[in-house]
Amino acid sequence: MGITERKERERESRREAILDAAQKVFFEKGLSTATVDEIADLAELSKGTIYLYYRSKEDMYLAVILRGEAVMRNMFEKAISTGESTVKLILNIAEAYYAFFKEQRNYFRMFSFFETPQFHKQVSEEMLNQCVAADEKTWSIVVNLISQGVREGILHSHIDPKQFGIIVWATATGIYRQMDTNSEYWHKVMGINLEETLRLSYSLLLESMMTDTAKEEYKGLLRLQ
Amino acid sequence: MGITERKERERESRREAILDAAQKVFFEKGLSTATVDEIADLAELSKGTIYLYYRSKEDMYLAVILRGEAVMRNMFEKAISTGESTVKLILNIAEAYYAFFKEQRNYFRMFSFFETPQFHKQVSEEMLNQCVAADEKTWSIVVNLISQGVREGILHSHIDPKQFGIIVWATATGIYRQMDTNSEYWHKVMGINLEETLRLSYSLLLESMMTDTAKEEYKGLLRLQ
DNA sequence: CATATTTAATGACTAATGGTCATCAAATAA
DNA sequence: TTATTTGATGACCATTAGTCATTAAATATG
Repeated sequence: MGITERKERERESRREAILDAAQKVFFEKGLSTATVDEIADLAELSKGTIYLYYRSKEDMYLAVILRGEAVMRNMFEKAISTGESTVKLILNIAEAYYAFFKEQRNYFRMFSFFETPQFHKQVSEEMLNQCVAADEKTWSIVVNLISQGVREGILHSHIDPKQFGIIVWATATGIYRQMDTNSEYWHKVMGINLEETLRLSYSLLLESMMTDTAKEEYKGLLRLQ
Repeated sequence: MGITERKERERESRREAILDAAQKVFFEKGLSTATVDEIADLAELSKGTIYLYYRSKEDMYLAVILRGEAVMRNMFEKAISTGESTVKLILNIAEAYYAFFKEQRNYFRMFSFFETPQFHKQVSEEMLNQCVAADEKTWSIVVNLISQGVREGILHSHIDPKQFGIIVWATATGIYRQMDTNSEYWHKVMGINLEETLRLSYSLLLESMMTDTAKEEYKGLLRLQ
């Protein structure tokens, strides 16, 4: 009796089709100005049907965020799958996050939105947990890499990989956010090139994380000032 | 003919009274779930009147943000008005930003909201410019302080005060945001105390910014690891 | 003081929109 | 062939941002 299985597949693919439409609309309009009617139109379904597959507009938004997290994680996994040295992998993953920011701007923006207590209140716990789990997976990639660096003596052993991960992440994200929202302001009014700021912050962080022997060994790779 | 002046004053105080109500409602409910009707009720005015004073709900939200910026700036100005050494003033201002985060959480949350391109689109240019101007004032306090540190030989002369300002700001804000949204997660699941992370990031940044002589001189003040 | 004019405030109204539910149609089971 | 379950629909409801004709009060004018 493969009927239930077929139906389950059909249900899943419809869910995805709805999410395709939702993603397109959210990318164009953002959460508050996107309308469920427009999503339904684009998906060529009635509004009622949308609500058979998702509890609310906010839940759909989170489902799209979940996709973005998968995209980012794939980029990260690719970045560390090259079999290179740990220092190079750290640089790769930093580059991958920057590439994600540049190439997947829409997802990046949705992430910022997600990071507010207000939004958490408007969303089903179920979806929220899924997102947290996805976040955790990506996060563990970063922390494992730092831990590996510590084990190999490349990074100072007194550092806590998790704490350094948070700091690096917070710094990069904060600078990206400025790039996204106020790049023109920083450039035209303040004469600041934020890419330079980003490079500087990487230098500082690597400088404070890496052991002297590793710095010496990877000098060429790092081009530290 | 003091009538126009009196009327102007009355108009201004009504604007403030409306904003008092708006602030209360926004603090409680956030932008999307707050209603203009509720603001009007609380202000004991009709909804129509509200719209004689503010163009939109979003503009009111920005006006409250503007208040928050003033509060923060006052805290900063107080922090650097003690006539202490520049190193101490830098520590004071870092403390002031943390105090703002802890004591004025509602404003802090609104700030995050403000920092999205989506929101910028929904708001009058007039209000936006006011906010940018307010931001700039606060920003210049920080940058001036760093510049002063460079002039006095306390901070490395090769650093660009603006770029360092951005990095410090981005790091602190990113960590605060984690504290606000995911503190429990970091603590219970990851065993991370974000206050420690914050201290660590300050250490790193000061370590990389300060000259060796200054570090020696202000050892006691800094308690660098 | 009486009347005309300007200004401020109102709240009923509109349009938009998130979400629901009785109804229908198609697939599946009996 | 008929009964039952499942899936989809769109008219409908409630809420809410924003408008505007109307009213009331304040001010200016004669």
